[in-house]
Amino acid sequence: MYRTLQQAIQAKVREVLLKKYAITVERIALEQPPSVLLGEIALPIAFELAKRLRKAPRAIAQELAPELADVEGVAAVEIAGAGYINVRFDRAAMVKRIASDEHDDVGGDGFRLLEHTSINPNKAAHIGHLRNAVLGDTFARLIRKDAYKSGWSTGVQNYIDNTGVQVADVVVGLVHLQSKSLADVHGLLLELAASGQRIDYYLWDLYARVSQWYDDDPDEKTYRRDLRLQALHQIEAGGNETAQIADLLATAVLGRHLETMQRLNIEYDFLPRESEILHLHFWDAARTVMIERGVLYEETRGKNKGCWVMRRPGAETLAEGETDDDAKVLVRSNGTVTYVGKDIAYHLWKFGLLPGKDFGYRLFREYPTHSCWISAEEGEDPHPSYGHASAIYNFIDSRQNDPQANVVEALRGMGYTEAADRYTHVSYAMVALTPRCALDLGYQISEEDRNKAYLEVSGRKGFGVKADDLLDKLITAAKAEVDTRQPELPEQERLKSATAIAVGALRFFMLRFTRNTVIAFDFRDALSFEGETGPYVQYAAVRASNILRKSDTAEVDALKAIASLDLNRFLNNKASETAKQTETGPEDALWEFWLLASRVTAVLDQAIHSAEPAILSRYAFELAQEFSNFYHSNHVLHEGNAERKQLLLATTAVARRELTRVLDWLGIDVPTAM
RNA sequence: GCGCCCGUAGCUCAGCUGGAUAGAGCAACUGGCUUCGAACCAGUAGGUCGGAGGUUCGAAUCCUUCCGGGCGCACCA
Repeated sequence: MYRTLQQAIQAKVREVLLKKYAITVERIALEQPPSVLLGEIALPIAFELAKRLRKAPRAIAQELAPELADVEGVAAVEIAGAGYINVRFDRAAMVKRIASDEHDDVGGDGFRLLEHTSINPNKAAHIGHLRNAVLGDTFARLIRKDAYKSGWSTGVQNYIDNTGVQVADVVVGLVHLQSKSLADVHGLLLELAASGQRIDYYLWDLYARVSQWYDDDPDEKTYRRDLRLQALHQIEAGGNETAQIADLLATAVLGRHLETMQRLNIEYDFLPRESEILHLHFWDAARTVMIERGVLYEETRGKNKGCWVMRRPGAETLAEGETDDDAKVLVRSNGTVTYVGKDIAYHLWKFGLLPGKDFGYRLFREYPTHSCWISAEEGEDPHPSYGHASAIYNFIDSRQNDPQANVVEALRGMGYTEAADRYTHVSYAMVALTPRCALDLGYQISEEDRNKAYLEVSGRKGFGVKADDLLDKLITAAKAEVDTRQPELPEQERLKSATAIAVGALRFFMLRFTRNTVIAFDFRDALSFEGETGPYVQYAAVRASNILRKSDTAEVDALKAIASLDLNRFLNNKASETAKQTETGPEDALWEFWLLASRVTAVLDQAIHSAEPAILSRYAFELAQEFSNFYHSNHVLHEGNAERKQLLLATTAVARRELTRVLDWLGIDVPTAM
């Protein structure tokens, strides 16, 4: 609703500037005044125009202000300070419009393809992967269609590098360290399943062991590295026992990753795998296009002689006969394709720019409300298709900035500028461990590391906190709280609440930091349920529900009830007219809460445009904080004035509505009791 | 060496396209449960926004430079 007014005012200002001064202004900045006593929207436009119009800011403001008064919902416009134009809303009218959930739509045309999670399927997911998945999943919730918005048509995929060196490493571990055959690996999987153990945990340790084993004997180093390379080649080629072992493991681990993510309310639509990119020859098609379009060329001289290369972004133009030794190699001199080469082919497919190529699709997993497909050489029919995106969002950590830039550069070089512009690398900083946390977990760390602010998590070293372990720990902690607070609830209900609280705490923790802040992970902060946390927000929503329940009023009815009331005296609506007041009273506080609640669409819009879910999590916290304040200073059920009581109930209802809505976008459920 | 990111209260972080008195949480201190549940609320204390220049009516925000920290810069994947 706030956004509706913002846009109406911007449109009006634009119209008036054109009419009065015959000028246009790119962007009309709007602010929120420091206090509601000054109004709801402030325009600093007069300062900006002062030089251009050769007039004093205040004089310009005086000419513009009267013109804005007839925008619907505006009660008064006045000039403050040296030339601010402050707009005051008709509080009573606005509250009614907010109650009826009037708002601008958010959404648009075109198919948006998101990619997140993408964990190498050779070990358990850790907290670094969680940040990725939670960011990606939350963004998907922000942009897809739901009861509140039209959104965009959206697909979520999780790319699986099932033929990479990481998978080769665990295969080497099983085959060469443990002398296991394909049949033995089958047996191992059954054994683990029977004893309730997790294959991803098993491989977590094995992966760390193999990584160390490669280098721990100088005489064997070359031989062992060679085993790894052989395994990698066999896996890439397919159709042999090594590849079958790899596939068995990767699929089993993938299944575990999906289970872990589902615990956090994270689901996928499609799982494209590198094996299909190789076997369906995506690269061949991409190579043809890239050569045709002059992006890919064979280097005949210099250090990259015999390779097929492309220029890097920002590379300077070459003089006649000059060689670019800094060019990015896409095909090695031995004819094999590099990672970036495959990635370019894959991204051409995403945009539907790879002629005649698509994955085969097989059903992989059923979620309660939709299905998840996986790539296959030969698919089933009918099936969905996820290429042909008009915009893509890749959730990949900031260490991949350069490779990602190469892919965009390739698209641009091929002349696909629109695709390049609609390619968003949503980059974020890593999750690291504080040295104290590492010590608590029993890791040995050097004196030097002990003094660092944080230590990088590493799957290869087996250094990190596993996602499931953290979630288990959170559930245990939440359960203990629920058990003491809600002893009368049945065990199953308590566990359900505890789970919702744990997920809320974890998702909120991953979302409260802006993307380029390194999260220095610490159990004390992550396990906290107080202050700026998910449970705090959930608690506010639960309290709102309880108040409505005790008053025997449904949310919708509470909101409908105020439609016919005269709200002026309860909202200090006279403040809409004058600037006489110097101190805020309880009526202003009430209005302030409604105003905050009315900003959802504006906040959502901002979070989408900057691909920054932290904006929304912060807003959720603010809402919860203001509502907590509200129910402490207003005893809703004991309110003596019947009409004011209805307004207080409506306030509670709007709090519940918005908190639930925003928490849902954050992927967090509201427990029935906590 | 080159590129990207970060430096804001004791600690962890917000601060949207430059705008009115720089905000939260945690920790500390004070007060509040016979009240719609205290996973809460109110209050106190705490900051030369890394340093120095510059642009601007106006800078935590933009530019330059320096200092400190992190991450990337393979025919690895």
